[in-house]
Amino acid sequence: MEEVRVRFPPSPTGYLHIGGARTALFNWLFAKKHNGRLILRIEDTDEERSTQASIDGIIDGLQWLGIDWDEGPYFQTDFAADHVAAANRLLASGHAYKCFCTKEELEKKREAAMAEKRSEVGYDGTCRHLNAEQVRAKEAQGIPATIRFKVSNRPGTLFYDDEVLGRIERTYSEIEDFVIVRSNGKPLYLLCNVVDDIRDRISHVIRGQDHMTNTTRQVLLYEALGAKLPVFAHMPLTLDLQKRKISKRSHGEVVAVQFYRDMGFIPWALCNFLCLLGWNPGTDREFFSREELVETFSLSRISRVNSVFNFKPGDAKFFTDPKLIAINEHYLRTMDPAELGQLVRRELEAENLWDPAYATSRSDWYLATLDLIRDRFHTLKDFVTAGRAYFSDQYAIDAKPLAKNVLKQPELAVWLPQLAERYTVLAEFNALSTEQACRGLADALAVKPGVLINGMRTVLTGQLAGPSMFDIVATLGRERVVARLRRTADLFAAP
RNA sequence: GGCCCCAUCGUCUAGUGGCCUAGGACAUCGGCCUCUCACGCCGGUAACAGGGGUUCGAGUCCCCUUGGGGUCACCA
Repeated sequence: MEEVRVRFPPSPTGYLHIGGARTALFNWLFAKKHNGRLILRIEDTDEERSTQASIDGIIDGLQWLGIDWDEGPYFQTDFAADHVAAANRLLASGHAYKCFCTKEELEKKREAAMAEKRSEVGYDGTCRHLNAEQVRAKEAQGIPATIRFKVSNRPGTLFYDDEVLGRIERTYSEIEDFVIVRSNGKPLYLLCNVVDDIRDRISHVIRGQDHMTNTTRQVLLYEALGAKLPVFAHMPLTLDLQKRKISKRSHGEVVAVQFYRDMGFIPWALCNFLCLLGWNPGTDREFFSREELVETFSLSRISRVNSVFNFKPGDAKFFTDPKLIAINEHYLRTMDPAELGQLVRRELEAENLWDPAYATSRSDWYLATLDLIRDRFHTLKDFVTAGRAYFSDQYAIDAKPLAKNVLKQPELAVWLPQLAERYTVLAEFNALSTEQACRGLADALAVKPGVLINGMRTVLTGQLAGPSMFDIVATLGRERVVARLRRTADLFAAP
């Protein structure tokens, strides 16, 4: 195979959403798999809607996901001269013509056609047959003109072989003469995109099925420009539960890549989830490292069916697709502790809970603690919320465990400080010795150990649930445990 | 409406004519484990859109119907 060159060409008119991220991911995977190159090209020819904030957001999002590119970012507007030159070539070779119809006239015609449910809603070809004289006359009058591509009126069909869909055919007569240059002289997407792909020597165009009608027209452009066709691969779209195309406008934050970073997702977990949306390896395998996925990926296993992003607005537990949450949890529990340590470090830093010693003298303690508590967490955020008591003495006591495990048992205000005293005199302070001391006290008081254990869990961590109690005690250390247990009475004084 | 694409559990999907009594994952339900809650493990519920063909045999091939999606801009 010749050199593989693919591209991700977002238009900077909004934030990077998961559909776009998936397209970028598939291109990245394909490039890596074939030792090819991924080109990032910002298609900013829509001056009115393109923004710098969007460009920054897209780049940040890709970087966060770990999708790196080999060339670019190129900016489409920097190549305006290429696009204009191509349009002029098309004009000169008779593949395009000037059209003097106004936008308003065309809209009126189109609306009328739509209203009457006529099939021919496309351009009617008014200016297609203007002779040189007529064109000169119109120009002399100063009437602005767009440039339209002259679609061959030969009978039959045009086709291309899609890597995922197979042969796609369309009859020439169904394709209207489309505009390639605005009346203000600025070339349009259909043309720019092809000119850039030719210049960038793109070998494979991997994009959404929403581009399929563009592709048939662009095939015409490649032909007219005398360029070799790239291989096309149209990916299925991602829809919502109502089967509608997802967009930030109608779905809000959940479809923005940024959201997942803010919610504490592991970047690769999102990638892993996204790749499973519309692609599968043909085996039962669902978790892949980067290397494994690059190795396994292939265009031919991309699904032809649109997939649904299973998100139910208003569901607190499943604030995004449950499978994505499950995949994130899986990585949270199984990933290399040191790597997890880096991710959690950022969360701790953001909360001013990071102690530089965690990277040096207390590194063992830090990683062991993460390993102890990671099992019941869902996202990276949990380390600084539910897990806050492990890193700070300023932590909230949840109302539910407070009521259930502490307030119901007023004697704990005395018992827990008593336990603290027993802990002070322990020769060895570890999970075993603290458990023995605790059960010993329970015996002496003639209460079930659970009363003491659940009470101390609440006092020590503020949480209803958590790891095995005496592992927590050992992790927190004698000083913190004793201090916290001694203050138990304070909880009863609260308003 | 025209054209194009698509159609297996709630969701993501396996399935390329016999290995399908339709498999896996998530979700859900039940059980085990247990100081809590998880994790983990075990088990259950749950799908071939409908109708015609072709064939000894169809989830798999063909046709029709239905349904869904995309697109029809001087946006990208």
